[in-house]
Amino acid sequence: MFNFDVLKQKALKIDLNEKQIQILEVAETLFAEKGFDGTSIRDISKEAKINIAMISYYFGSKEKLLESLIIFKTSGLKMQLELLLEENLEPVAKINKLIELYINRINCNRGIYRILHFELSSKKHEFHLETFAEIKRVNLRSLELIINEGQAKGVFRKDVIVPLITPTILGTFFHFQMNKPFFEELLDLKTEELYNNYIQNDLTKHIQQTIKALLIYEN
Amino acid sequence: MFNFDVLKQKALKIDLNEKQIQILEVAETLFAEKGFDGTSIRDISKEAKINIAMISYYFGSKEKLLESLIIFKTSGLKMQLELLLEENLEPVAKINKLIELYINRINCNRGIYRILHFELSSKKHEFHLETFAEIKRVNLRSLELIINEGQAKGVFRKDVIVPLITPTILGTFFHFQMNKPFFEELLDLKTEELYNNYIQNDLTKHIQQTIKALLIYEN
Amino acid sequence: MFNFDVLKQKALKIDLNEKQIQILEVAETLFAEKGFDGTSIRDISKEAKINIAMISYYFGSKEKLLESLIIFKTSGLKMQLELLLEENLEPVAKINKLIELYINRINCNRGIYRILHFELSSKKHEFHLETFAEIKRVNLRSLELIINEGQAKGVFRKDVIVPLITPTILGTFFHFQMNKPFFEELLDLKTEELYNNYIQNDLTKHIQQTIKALLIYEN
Amino acid sequence: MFNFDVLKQKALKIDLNEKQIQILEVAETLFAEKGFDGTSIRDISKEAKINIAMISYYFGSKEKLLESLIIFKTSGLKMQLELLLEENLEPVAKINKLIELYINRINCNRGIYRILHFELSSKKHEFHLETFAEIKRVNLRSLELIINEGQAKGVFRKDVIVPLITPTILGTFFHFQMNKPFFEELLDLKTEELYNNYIQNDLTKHIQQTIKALLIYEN
DNA sequence: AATGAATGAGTGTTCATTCAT
DNA sequence: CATGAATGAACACTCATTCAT
Repeated sequence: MFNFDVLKQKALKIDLNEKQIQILEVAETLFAEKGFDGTSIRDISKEAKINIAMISYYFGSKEKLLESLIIFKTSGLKMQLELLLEENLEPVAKINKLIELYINRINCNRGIYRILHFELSSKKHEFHLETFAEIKRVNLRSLELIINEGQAKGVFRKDVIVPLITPTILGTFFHFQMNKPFFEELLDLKTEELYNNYIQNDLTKHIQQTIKALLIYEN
Repeated sequence: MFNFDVLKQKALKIDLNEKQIQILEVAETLFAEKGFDGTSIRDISKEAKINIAMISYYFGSKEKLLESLIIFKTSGLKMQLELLLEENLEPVAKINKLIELYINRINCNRGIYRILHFELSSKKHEFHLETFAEIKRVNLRSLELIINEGQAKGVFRKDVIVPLITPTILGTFFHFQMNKPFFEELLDLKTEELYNNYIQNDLTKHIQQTIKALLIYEN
Repeated sequence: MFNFDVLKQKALKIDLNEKQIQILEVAETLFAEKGFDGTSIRDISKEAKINIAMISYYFGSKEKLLESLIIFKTSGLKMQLELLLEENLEPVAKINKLIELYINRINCNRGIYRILHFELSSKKHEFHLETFAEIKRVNLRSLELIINEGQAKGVFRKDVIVPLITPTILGTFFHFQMNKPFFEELLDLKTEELYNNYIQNDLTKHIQQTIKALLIYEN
Repeated sequence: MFNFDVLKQKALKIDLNEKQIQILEVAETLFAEKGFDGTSIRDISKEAKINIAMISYYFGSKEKLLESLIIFKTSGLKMQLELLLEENLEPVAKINKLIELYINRINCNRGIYRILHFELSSKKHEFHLETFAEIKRVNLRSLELIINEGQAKGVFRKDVIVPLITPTILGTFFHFQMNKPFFEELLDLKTEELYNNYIQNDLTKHIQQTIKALLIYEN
């Protein structure tokens, strides 16, 4: 089994105090709402009720704040993935649980995954992409292990292209999330609760069903 | 059959001269590369080699420039969808062609769909969302028509949630696109040509297969 | 005779409007008083009663403002030097006139020479030094021509190190200028007029006498 | 003979510990390289590997740090001047030795004299100028004593303006120093050693010769 | 119809200094 | 005695937009 040491090391290095965490939480919300470029450190400092200089002081720069945010928010993921991989479940159940885990995490850590998977691809910022790529690789490898297991058991097709599964899982979810106002109206999800329920029930099931069909159905 | 008049009217209203089109083309590229907030009208005016005031002059504001861009770039889509709907094809073939059409269009009009489907959801900008929602509705209805056709012919499952198909089609593609650097390395797509070929062959097939499986496979 | 084309070209390129000149004048005064780093563009904009953004707008940056200032203020010097070189004067008279010319110019263009000869040496700023070095070379060559003339006529010693003459001329003047408060008190120069008179009479004579003695006196 | 008590008192007041001296040394270097305004206390604290608050803590403020630095670095000068004045030398030899002493000191205490004689004149900072003026007066009186001695012996002209000698001595040296890059290239002084040798030999001789000529040569 | 000039508000960052511990 | 944490003010610069011509 591959190890998650790189991310562990990164995560352990961060020793965040209360105010730093508060800043990160606010930053996550605002980045989620308005994007990275659309959010100013003034917005963050105002919302977090801290001095504007604190952000540079604590994190060095706006971009490093984002990097810290991502490391902070993804540091638990590896643990959850490790646990899942060791669980004794049928392949389909495992995949379903993986999808559930992803959606849950992303739904909780509101905006961070959006930024992680989309905004960072922009040519504008020369982020230290390796940190982010590492997270993506960890995700991919976990998925690979599960699918290989399923293939070994003869449950899953053998000709599936694993790296394209993640785009389908995450892409479907993100696309739904990003078009929240559109779907809220279309599906008549008037309250935040209804909307979240829809994600956790209908959307999750849709994605699980999609991936299951893809992995099992032979043309 | 529903009509596309709303978009037609919008599109006809725009009578764009050469310079305006040039600006829109540049804007599309830059928005795609750096996002809406990450692109300044200075960047656009410089790249398009026009006076900076021209953008406000021609389009009114940066946000209205984006609106014009979207209307301009999506104005052909309805025609293509109309033609496709009228074609005499098997349901699966029709869906496959729809997917192909989407990917082709998005791949050509590089950044516009990214913005259309993602960046606009941001709370920061109060775009006149109706324009964009209209396009999404057009897309959805086209899909609905095709799927209903397939269901009527007994080819497709009846319990599928149509509004969630689009997120899967587009989401998968976008996620792949947004993580271009990651997949370039992972899949060893060294040149732009190899990358585009991969999209038009492997990725398109993956999405087609996914949707087909979802629509046909009964649990 | 060497040519001054490089500086001429530079100078001709600048087509400054009234406001730009006003900014340059203010900048010169403030740079002279408080140094380059000690002067903020806010100070300049306030004093010049123009919007702060104008400085970046007109000149690009604070450093480019300085470069423009130097080119602007030194653009007349070459003409004066050319004319002086062509005058039919005894060597000593020519040197004396050169010294007079320098002191006059520097005294009029108050701070620019201070910056040109001192502040720019700092390691902090990576100015495009070539522009400034060119001016220094022009100065040096003019002096060389005059001294060579005097040596040819047997008036001046032959073993003088020409490049060290400029430091003595300018250095003496600058040192006096920089210690203005000290000398004002010491020499009882209570008014600006008295101070300027002292420079144009006593100090100029002192420098002329010094250089003459150096060039003529044999140990 | 006048006394140096004022400076002595000032110097005795400072009881500097190791860290304070270390800070002063670093400050001198950085002030020399980047000027007073161009150097931040962050730069100093980083370079000296001490906490940033130490500077305010030890010296009170950035300006008081400079004052301490100047007092610290000039405290030895009066001793050397006293000794020189008491030496039994011919007037010319004494002047030459004075010049040598100046150049040596300034060359060793790299940036402090530059700041002392130039940057402090700035209107920006309201330094407690008296401290610095005192040093200048000490210098001037020493020079006066030597020149008066020479005049009494009939070696030096009687109509020389003593306060203008210092500007010539120091100004020449400073101007050379400040234009280091220019002269390095011009005189082909490729290494630091060559450059320093040039100062200690050629430049020193030039200044000595200049002052001697000025003091002796009758028009 | 088209644009150079101009602007007020805003950007991320760094400044010297203070203060509780 | 010494320092990490914290801050308000200032920094140079860029923003989208307006307006007179």
